[in-house]
Amino acid sequence: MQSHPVPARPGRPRSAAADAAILAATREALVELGWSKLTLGDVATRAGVAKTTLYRRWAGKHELVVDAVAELFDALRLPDRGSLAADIEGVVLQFAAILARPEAKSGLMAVVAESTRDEALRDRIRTSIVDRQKRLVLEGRARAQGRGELPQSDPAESERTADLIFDMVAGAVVHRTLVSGHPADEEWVRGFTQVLLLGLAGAGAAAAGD
Amino acid sequence: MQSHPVPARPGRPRSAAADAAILAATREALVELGWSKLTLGDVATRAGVAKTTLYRRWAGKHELVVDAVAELFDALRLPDRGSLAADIEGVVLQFAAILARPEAKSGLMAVVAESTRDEALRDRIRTSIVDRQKRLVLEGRARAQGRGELPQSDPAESERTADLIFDMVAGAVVHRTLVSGHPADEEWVRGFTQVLLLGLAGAGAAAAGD
DNA sequence: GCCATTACGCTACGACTCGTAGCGAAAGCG
DNA sequence: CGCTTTCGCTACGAGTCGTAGCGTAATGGC
Repeated sequence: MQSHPVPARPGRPRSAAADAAILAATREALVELGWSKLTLGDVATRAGVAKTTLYRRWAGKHELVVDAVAELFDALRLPDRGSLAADIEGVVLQFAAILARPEAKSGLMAVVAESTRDEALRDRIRTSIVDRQKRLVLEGRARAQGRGELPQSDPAESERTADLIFDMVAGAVVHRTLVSGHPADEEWVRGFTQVLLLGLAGAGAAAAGD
Repeated sequence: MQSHPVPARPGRPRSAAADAAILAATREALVELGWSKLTLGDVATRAGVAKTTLYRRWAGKHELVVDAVAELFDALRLPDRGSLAADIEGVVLQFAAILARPEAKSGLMAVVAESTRDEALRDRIRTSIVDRQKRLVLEGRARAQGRGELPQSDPAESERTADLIFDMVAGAVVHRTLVSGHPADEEWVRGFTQVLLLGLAGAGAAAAGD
């Protein structure tokens, strides 16, 4: 995350095992205590390191939790189920499964809330989580365009549409899971995917017709 | 919010002016300090009341901020612009404008994050904010069905679709504003509305054809 | 092998916030 | 006028924060 590959600086190197232990302990504490009751002292104890070690690597609670949560989303894979609808349903279900985990729920929304007043934190979230997963939208769309399920898009228009898709997918799942409080199960995902795809296909056709 | 209409109990009644002052002071503190640095002692000072007065009415930071933020969303109105697309664009733009305000951003996401571990807080959010605004979806759809812009929906299906629409609208705007960090301006809202409407119309037609 | 440099664990600390208790005074209601 | 409840104020223990200081451990350069 923030470790340089070969800094080649003198002195004792930082323990990579400590990094992993701290991040794992952070997720464990998020599950048991939630965001507001999570303290850095407690995380340090769980990880078996001193509190000062933790402060040498992360500036505070916010940055630590971003890194701890970001690792959860690296498990996302774009499945190849043969049709765009099935592919989207698959990845949305994976996303929903991750968001259903308590360490993701309580941690992610809290750092997003804090990022509204902290430019550096917002960049860290975008770099570590959002932009890294936007690949799924790009791959999925490219594959679907190859199949002819979606119209070829103007490269200039492409970027904007990808952002719109990402906002709609991530936003709807997050809102369903966290605000409405209902599970994003297969039935819901199927309905959502249908609306999204029909809308995108229609919008693409309308744009082509202009 | 939590005040009984006519409790008719003896003794000195609670000051309604204090309630209003506290909620206004809470929003002011959210703007200046954000969620994490907001303290109840500071809010009490701003409102010109004692800290103990504040604790007699709200159990803690979470409940107070929910009530303070909920008032912001009461300004939402469903415009009548003649077409469903224009109506939706209007209400989404209003929603985006409220979410762009710093007191809404930092406060809302923080209490949502906390609500993942607090059942009572989740209910309070749903009652005070979410369910109260769901009326916009219901009114808007009923009006559009009267115009013939949307197919008549099976009453059993109706509830589920309303939830889906609400999750998609609120989720996308929140994600756009808070996570992606770009404004939900007219151009974005137009594109989003187009995808949503074409998707809903298509899904309705597909359901009718089954 | 020695030394400069950095990381680590531990303890202790002041500053701050939390939420509550206790008090006397004020404001309604019958 | 009494009863009841609220209000402002002060004070308090408990808990967390982030940092400083110290001795020790682990590297790389000479």
